[in-house]
Amino acid sequence: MGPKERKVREKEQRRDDIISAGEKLFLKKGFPGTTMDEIARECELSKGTLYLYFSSKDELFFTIVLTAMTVMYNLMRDSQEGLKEPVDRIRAIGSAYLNFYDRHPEYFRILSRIMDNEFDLNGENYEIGIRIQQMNSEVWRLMTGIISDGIKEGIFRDDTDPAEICISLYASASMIIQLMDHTKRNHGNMKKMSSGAKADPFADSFFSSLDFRKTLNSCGERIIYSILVNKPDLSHT
Amino acid sequence: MGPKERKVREKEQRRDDIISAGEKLFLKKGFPGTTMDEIARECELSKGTLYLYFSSKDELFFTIVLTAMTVMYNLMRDSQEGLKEPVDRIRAIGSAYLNFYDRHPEYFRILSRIMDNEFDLNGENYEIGIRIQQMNSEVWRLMTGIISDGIKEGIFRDDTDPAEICISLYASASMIIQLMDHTKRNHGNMKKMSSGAKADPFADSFFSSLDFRKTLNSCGERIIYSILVNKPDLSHT
DNA sequence: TGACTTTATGACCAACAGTCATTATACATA
DNA sequence: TATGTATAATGACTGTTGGTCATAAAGTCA
Repeated sequence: MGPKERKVREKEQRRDDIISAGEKLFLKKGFPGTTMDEIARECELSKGTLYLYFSSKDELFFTIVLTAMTVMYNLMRDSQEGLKEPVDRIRAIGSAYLNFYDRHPEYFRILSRIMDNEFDLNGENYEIGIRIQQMNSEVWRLMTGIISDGIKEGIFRDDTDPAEICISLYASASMIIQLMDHTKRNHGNMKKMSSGAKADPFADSFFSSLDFRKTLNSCGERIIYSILVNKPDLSHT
Repeated sequence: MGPKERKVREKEQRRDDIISAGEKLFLKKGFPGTTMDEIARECELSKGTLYLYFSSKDELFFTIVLTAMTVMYNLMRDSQEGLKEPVDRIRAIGSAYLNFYDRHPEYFRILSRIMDNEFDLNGENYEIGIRIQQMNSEVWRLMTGIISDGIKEGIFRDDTDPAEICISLYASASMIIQLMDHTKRNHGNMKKMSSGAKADPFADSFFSSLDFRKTLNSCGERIIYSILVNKPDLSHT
């Protein structure tokens, strides 16, 4: 491999260095809390160089969003390996989603956050925005595909809409895990802060005594057995 | 009423003026897209004066978040008037939520956004944060109360957890309306932009052909009839 | 009127995203 | 090796913005 290839590799290495530094800081300090100067210092490059590889702070951030979404998708896709029964496959998606939160809580958090469209994704950011949306569609395709298969096989009721069920499942799981995460972080803070007067007001104390993991499981089982499967099995507790 | 009272009223008037100006701009241009100088110009006060009434841009924004949440809560609460049957009451909550979106889409959008905890709510912002959380708890209390009543009356199954059902209902409705909103806004943009190349990448095109209002209704009915009511009525189409 | 309190102002500051003229490096050719 | 050229890196600089504060204005009371 000649010097041409080495240069390409070096450029890719630089890019990866910037992404790594950005990810480390964005995940720790959030988007507004991280400055481009800090990222430049972290990866030992000048700020100007950052802008040779990324057109804006937004674009760098969205590159990490894409990574997060890809990690989630891969966990979900891999969870299907060797499974045939639609019920098992849906359960596996749920487990993979919780697994994603347990292994990458920071990724989970930024994905919960990008629904808001506070970011301007025009011009330079267009490319990465499209890729994020494509990955997002892959996630939905994976989920709706399982439901469609189940309906075709006659295991799920044919009067259910796969999109509707998927939205309901994903939205419910997402909110339960978010509530769990907020509550957990809030309790952590309460311990740290002696006064206890500075809790995160968005950590919903209304559900603070809820067993979130049990609720998540129960919620999924209910939707599967009460709504999805053809002959509702009323005997499940 | 003496000059003391007049002064108090004038101060409240100033405060309301600032809130009105802030609301107008925040709802139109978003939080990062709005500057304190603009708000000051809009309400014909100096920037310094704004900081006599609000400790930070965040606090002013959260004041508007509280308004939005209160409007939503009031619509939900008022929808209960004259209703007795738990099933009707749950349906009314869903209708009120959709009504909230139809009448105040900008309020709906900022409420969808505050789940993210990108904001620092320490120090000065503590007071307003607490009030937002209290209002949030009121919403949950209203919803879980209906389910609990239904269970007590024997209309809903007693092996359901009110919290779990409410989270599922609210999360599902919230996501369906958000997808509808994104899709609608995106189509609006597509028309405006001749090139069509600058669509919002987070507007999920995967669901662009979905009839969101029908889905929202169907989703609620399914959860109510398949999960909640004591003897599942399988005859509903 | 004059002393004193409350309210309002906008020039100012620090922090930040993003730019660009300048410098450094790599490479090709003689 | 010397020289020209293309590419990559730099950091001082700019414009914008959230937030501050010394000063000024307005209101109040004796």
